[in-house]
Amino acid sequence: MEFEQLRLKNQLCHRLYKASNSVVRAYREPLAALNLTYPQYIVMMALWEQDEISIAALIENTVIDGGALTQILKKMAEKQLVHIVKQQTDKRQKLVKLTSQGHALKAQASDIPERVSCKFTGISKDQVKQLMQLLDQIG
Amino acid sequence: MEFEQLRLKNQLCHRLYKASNSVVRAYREPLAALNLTYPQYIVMMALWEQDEISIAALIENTVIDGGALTQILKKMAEKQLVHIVKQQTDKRQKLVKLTSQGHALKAQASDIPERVSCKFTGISKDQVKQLMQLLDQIG
DNA sequence: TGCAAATACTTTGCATGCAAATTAAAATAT
DNA sequence: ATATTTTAATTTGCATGCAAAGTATTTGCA
Repeated sequence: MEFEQLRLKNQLCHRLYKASNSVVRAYREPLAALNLTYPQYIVMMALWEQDEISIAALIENTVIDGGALTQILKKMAEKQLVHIVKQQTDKRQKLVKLTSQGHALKAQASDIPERVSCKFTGISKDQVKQLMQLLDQIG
Repeated sequence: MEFEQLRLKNQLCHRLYKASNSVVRAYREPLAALNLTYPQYIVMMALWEQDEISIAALIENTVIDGGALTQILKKMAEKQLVHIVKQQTDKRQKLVKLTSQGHALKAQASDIPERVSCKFTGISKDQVKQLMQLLDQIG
């Protein structure tokens, strides 16, 4: 029984697991300075792009699990980064809106992508572009 | 203020986040049939390749967090997949050994890689190979 | 030899990821 | 018009990922 297909070094999934954890870890320090966790940062990026959107839209854009997002937004609201308000036209929906503090954080976060990418010297800009295209195919 | 670098579509991290979660999700169903979670499966693959290794070695090979691994191994021991025994030569160390059931599971898992890869039709074998090389550069 | 420093793990606390059950409100069908 | 179904979120339970603190052991060094 060889089962070459079960060797760790042949698993795409394990590489993704490692790379994803590694990159999130790289964000931890710069994000901690802004009192943000990684998923919270993802939500902030989504809101900086498009503010006052429904939770469903946020789920769509961030691909964060709905149940998890509820908790994440609760904490973000406690930190005064966002307001959550009931939609009047459809009371099932809620709108997520950045507070002024939430907006202001954008400028402070602006150098984070560069600071993080500096930690990954083993890969060129072109290769990152290539990598992103391939990852999009997995979606 | 544009901050093009903060747009979600320009983030490698978000693609990794999405791809990694997506792939792990794809394993959920086939692994549930074996009563394994994804990290437990990673540990099993590591042990199928090299049995009777220390926890430190397992951490090295799987890149799973030590604290998490302790819990994972505890559950795997409860399921009779592994035995954890103290090393006599160095009592700080513990050896992880597959049980016969743990060994037997390998054959049942042998078709999982193929079944999972079938779910990802948007990417070719060559592209997967390319992707794995690029991911290794992030490590 | 004796003790500080390094190792190998475990434990704890917090923040998700995810499936499944639940709740509230709106859309549909009969 | 009312019951059924669908939709939008929340809640719950389980399993990590990770930092930080804690526990044994073993090493290394004065």
